Amino acid sequence: MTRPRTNLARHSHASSAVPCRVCPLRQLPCFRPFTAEELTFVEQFKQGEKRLKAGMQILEEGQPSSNAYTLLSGWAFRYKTLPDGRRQILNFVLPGDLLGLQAAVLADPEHSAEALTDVTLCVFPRAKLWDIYNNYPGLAFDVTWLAAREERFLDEHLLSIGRRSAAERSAYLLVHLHQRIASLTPGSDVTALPLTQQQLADALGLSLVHTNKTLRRLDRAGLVRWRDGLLHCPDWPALADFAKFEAGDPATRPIL
Amino acid sequence: MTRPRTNLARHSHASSAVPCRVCPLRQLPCFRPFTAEELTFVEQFKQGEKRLKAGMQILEEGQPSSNAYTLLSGWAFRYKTLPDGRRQILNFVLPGDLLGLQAAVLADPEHSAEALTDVTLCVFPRAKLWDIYNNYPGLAFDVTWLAAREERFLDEHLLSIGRRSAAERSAYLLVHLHQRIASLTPGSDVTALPLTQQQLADALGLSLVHTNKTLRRLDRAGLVRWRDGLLHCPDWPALADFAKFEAGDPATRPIL
DNA sequence: CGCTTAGTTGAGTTCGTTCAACGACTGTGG
DNA sequence: CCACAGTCGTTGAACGAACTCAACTAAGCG
Repeated sequence: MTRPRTNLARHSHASSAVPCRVCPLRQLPCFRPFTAEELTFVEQFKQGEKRLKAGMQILEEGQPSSNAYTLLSGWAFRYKTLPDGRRQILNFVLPGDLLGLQAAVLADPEHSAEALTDVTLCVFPRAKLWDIYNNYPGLAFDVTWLAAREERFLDEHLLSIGRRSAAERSAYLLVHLHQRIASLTPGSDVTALPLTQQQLADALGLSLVHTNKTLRRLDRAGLVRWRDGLLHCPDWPALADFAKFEAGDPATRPIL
Repeated sequence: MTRPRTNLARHSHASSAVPCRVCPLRQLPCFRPFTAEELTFVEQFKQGEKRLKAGMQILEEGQPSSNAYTLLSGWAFRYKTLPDGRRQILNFVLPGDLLGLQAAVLADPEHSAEALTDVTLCVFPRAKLWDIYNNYPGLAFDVTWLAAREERFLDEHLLSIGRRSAAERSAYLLVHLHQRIASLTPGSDVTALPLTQQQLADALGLSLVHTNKTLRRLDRAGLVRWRDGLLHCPDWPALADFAKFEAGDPATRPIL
C-alpha cells in the first residue's frame, strides 16, 4: 500500500510533434498498416504531444479530463485507490496503448493513471473523438477493438488475483509483461521492467513483503530472475505453464 | 427449482421475437431514447431471440462464436476458469447488457458466459456489427460506451478483490448489484438475487465457506440480510460506506 | 557524510482455507 | 407413501497463506 503522489501533470510542453506517418512506433510489425487517408486524418486529429516525468499523474480519479492519449514512449499504469490509501494497479500501459478512453466516453474517469518512467503522450481532444465515429468507421472500430483488448487484460488479471496463488500470479504477470514488451522490441532478448517491487505488489494485490518473498522463491526455484530491472528466464514456456498462462496477443493490432 | 423473479423476468413466452420499438426493456427510464431511424436499423440488425435454461452456456472459452447478444431478461455471468477447475466470475450480466463483444471484435472469446436464470437473448450476427460502424456512428459510439462501462465495472471489481477485505468486498458486490437491479426495477423495493453462495464466492475470489461466514457476520452486524434470494438492507448508504463504494452508474445508458 | 529509497529477511499474527459434519429442502423411484 | 440421493446453507476445528512489524543492507544523492 502506497500513497499516490500529489503532483499534478502540469508543466507539459506540446513540442515537436512527430507526424504520424513517420512515427517510429507505427513502423513496428506488431501494428497494423494504415492507409494514407487514415494517416492524414489521424494527423489532424492529434492535437500535439505531451511529455511527463516519471511519477507524474496522467489522469486523476474524478478530475474530468478532456483528452485521450496514446502512449508513444515509456511506461505508465492505471490504478484505483481506497480512501485509506490501499492501492490497486489495474493494468500497465505500454507504447501504442490508448489511455483515457473511459474518461472520454463516459462522464469522468473513475481511475487514475501515473507515468512509471518518463513518457511521451500523443494528445487527442475528446471533442474530436466524435469525428472518428462520423468519418472513419474503420478507426472507430479500432477504438472498440482496443477497448475490447483492455477488457481482456482485465479479465485475465481478475482471474489471477481472484484465483491464482501468489507464486502463480506473480509468474503470470511477468509472462504477460514479457509478451507485451517482446512484441514492441523485436530482436531484443533482454526484457527490461522499470518497476519497483511496491508497484508490482500493488498490481498483484499482495503486500510488498510477500511479493518480495515470492519473487525470491521463484528465483531460487530457477523459474525467473528479476535483477536490476532486467528479467531473465531460462525457459519461458515452463514459466507460462507454471503460471497457467493461456492467452496470446493477436499478431497485429491497431494504434491511434 | 423456485426462482425469485424480478419484474422483468415475467413477460409473454408466447411471442417469439419482440420488435425493438415495443421492447419492454427499452421503455425503462434508465435507457436512453432512440430515434425511429435507429430503431428501424436495430430491428433489422437483430437476427432473432434465443432462450436458454438456467445453467446453460451462452459463450464458451475458445469456441468461436459468431454472435453478440443483448440480454433481454434473466441473469447471466461471465467467467474464466483455470485448468484445475478454479473459477472466477468476472461480472454479472443483467438485462440490457451487451454480451460477447470481445468475441465479436477480437478473434475468439477468452471467457465463458453462463445463464444464471432462464434467459432471453437478442441475437446480433457478428458480420453485421460492421454495418453499425459504417452506417450508424451514434450506435457505434454506443457500443464503445457499453464496452467502457464494462471496463469500469472490471476496474472496480479488481480493486475489490485485490485490496478490499472479505467483508468489504462482499458488501461492495451487494451494493453494486443492488444499484444495477434497482435501475431496472423502478418502484420495486425488494431486491432479488438469484445466486447461490458458491457463485457469489466465485465472484468474490473467496472460498464458499468463508463467503458464508462473512455473509453471516454482515447479517449479525445488521448491515445486510440475504435470505431466500432476497436482499434486505436497513441502510444502504451505511452499507455503501462500509464497503467504500464510490462509483455511481450514469442515469441513462444506451442499449442495443 | 547523513538522508532517502529499494530490496531482503525473520518472527509472530490474522485472515482465509480445507476438511468434516449436519440440517433443511427438493425431486425421484420403489 | 416413504427411502434415498442431491443441492444448498451453516458451523466448528485445524491448518496454511499472506499480513504486519521490525530490523538490516546496499545504493544514490544532496
